[in-house]
Amino acid sequence: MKTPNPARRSEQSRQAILSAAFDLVVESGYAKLTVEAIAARAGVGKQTIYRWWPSKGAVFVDAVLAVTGDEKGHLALPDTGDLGADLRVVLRAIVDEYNDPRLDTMSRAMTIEALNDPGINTEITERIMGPHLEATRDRLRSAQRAGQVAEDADLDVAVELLYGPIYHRWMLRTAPLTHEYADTVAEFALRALRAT
Amino acid sequence: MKTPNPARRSEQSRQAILSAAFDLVVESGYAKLTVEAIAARAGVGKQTIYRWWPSKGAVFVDAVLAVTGDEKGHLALPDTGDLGADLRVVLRAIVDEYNDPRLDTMSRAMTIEALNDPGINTEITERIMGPHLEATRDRLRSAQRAGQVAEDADLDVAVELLYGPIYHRWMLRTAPLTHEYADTVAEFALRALRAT
DNA sequence: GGAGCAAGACGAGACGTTGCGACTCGCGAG
DNA sequence: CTCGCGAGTCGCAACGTCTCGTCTTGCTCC
Repeated sequence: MKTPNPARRSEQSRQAILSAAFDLVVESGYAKLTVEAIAARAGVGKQTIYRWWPSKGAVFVDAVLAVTGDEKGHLALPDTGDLGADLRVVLRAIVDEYNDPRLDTMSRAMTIEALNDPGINTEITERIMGPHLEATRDRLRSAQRAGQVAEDADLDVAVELLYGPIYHRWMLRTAPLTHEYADTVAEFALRALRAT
Repeated sequence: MKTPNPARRSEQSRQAILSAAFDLVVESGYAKLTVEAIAARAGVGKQTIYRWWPSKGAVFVDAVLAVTGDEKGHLALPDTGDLGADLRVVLRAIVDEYNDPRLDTMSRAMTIEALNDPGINTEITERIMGPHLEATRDRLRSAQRAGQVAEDADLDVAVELLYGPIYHRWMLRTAPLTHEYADTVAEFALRALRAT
């Protein structure tokens, strides 16, 4: 069967598979994640995995989304009116996340998967990164209206100006990610974006 | 033997292995790179590879270094006195590199390997990225002396401000990398860095 | 100083192991 | 009675170890 009937799908098995996949990555790293291990841990036949997911990476992405992604509510950045303060809060939070070994492991695994498979790449960027980037763009647009950001500033690039440096340092491990660093990046971005 | 005698190592085999590894990645992508394929292509026994390299990734990194890395001469950025123009030239060149399918493939492969193996990560960042980042820092320091960049600007972060956004967009494929984009990033960075 | 020999790196490939992904079984729920 | 399920088997590909016989290298002994 190319198309099994989703109505008959076992929700229990689905969740067991996703949480098994997630736990295995956290415990042993993504390199050691195998379909057979997921099936064994979840108490599930391998075929049940192959029936519903096209690849190991897809299972993993869904697992991450199931844990982190209650993306129903449109997320938004804080908007106190002080753009600098708001950005510092957000960048510091991101730095903290990347410093959490669990999230670090997950993020590197996702990045690898995104690099390997363009399909998963779009999946990740759209469903995980996308909303966050969009929320940031919204906050910048608000600042633009308030006259804190130049009228003609390209907000897509502005977002990358905020997250790019942090991403860069995280990926390459060229230096530790500290709150001070987050503040410096925020400061630079503010200078680059401010009107006039 | 834990430590084979390097003096007796076959230089011919070494080069055959490296160029075989490089060619295979270019032709079929990193995912399909196998030790057996390298050995077959190079006309070499598998053991000869396992004797001298700890992993497939290490072979690959060496292969890249052998091709790109005549890093003897200390490389430097153009310094015409016009920081903005120089940065635009450099960022446009980088954008062009990432748009070359061959280099794109190689870079993604390296990134994957760096994410998987911290040892290879430092290898790559130090031997490949390092000199480039350092050259950029040098150029910015020169601009700092010329009063085009604020005295107290953190140049390590400044470098990331330049490359981070491009890296971010390249990795996530959120939008195409164009010359116009390179110019915008350079413009933002200039605004962020300039004195007063 | 040249002949002979042992060490060891080499090419080739067999071997057991692991994981993939397709497949086959009853079983049991809808 | 249909069809998704857990369980497990199968062939395949690649890994990393190993064992061959070959060839190169450097040392020894006459």
